[in-house]
Amino acid sequence: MANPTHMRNEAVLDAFRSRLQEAGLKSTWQRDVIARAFFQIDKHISVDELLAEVRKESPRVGYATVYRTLKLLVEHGFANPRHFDDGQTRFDPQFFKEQHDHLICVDCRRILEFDNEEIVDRIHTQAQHLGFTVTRRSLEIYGTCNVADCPHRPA
Amino acid sequence: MANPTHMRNEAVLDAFRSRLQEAGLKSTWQRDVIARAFFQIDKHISVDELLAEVRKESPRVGYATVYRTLKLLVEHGFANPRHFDDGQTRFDPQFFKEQHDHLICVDCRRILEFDNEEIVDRIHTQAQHLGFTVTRRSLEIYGTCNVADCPHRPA
DNA sequence: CTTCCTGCAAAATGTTTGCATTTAT
DNA sequence: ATAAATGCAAACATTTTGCAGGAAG
Repeated sequence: MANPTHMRNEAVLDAFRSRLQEAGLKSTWQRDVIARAFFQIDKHISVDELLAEVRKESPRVGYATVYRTLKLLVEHGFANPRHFDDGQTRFDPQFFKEQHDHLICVDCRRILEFDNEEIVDRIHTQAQHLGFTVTRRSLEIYGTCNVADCPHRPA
Repeated sequence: MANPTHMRNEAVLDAFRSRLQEAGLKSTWQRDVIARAFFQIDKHISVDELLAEVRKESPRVGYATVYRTLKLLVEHGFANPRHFDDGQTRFDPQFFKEQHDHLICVDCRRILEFDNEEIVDRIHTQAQHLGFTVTRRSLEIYGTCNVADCPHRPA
């Protein structure tokens, strides 16, 4: 499977391993399995979902390890935590530089992703204006769809 | 205390009560006390903090009532839930139309508020472009301060 | 061989729910 | 009179932690 996506994933994985070494932390097969599964999925994933994914291949991995590894990934900039007001924290991978934002339908809870350079630029400008350097952002727009295909649209 | 802030607060309170009546729900002194305290404080408040505030005046209010009332306030557009990645949900009042966003220092967890019309406009444009009408937004910028007064700045 | 990591279970935290009683309409 | 809201405690869901054994550097 030497497709581009796979190569990108291995590249971030390498970057993650390097980062661990830099920080005096250890590379373990668990961290590898978890991080690989995480980058593979490439969508807002909950801890439960990630654990399930990981256990398909390695049933002996404990959920505390998944929590701890996700925390590591977040701390080192490889994952972003998200809150979509449904009670659980979700995470998505942060590939080099790439970031996106979300629009959530309050009726059907469908989640759309978007990428708006203008907004991002202005966010950075605003932060700079307040004397800050942005490390990450969390932008969620909640709304109702105007088109007629929202399954949970009230009458 | 017939100052402008107080008048504004009583006005939203009235609006809230009307909304309850419209929805066939009841006005209780507990809801009044909780909502009044909530609008009074006017900052990202956690459930615990609000409960403490409420109990200064009315020690017999249960925390389930605070949760339920906050939920009501959110559902009817009088409060916005916020997640600053510190484990608890915070809420701030939504006075007529006014909304703001946040910048959080990842070092010292200081929270700055800002209001950037350009960003807000573009958020609405983006949502419209995807066929949505915005009901609310959640924008948090995480960053590190460039000035030297951040108490938790690492060396 | 030392330090860090894992896995499990227990604990802590934050939020929701069931139910008997009280209150608003 | 009826429907809804309260307060308490218990249930629940999610995340964190303590610790003994195991693996990595």
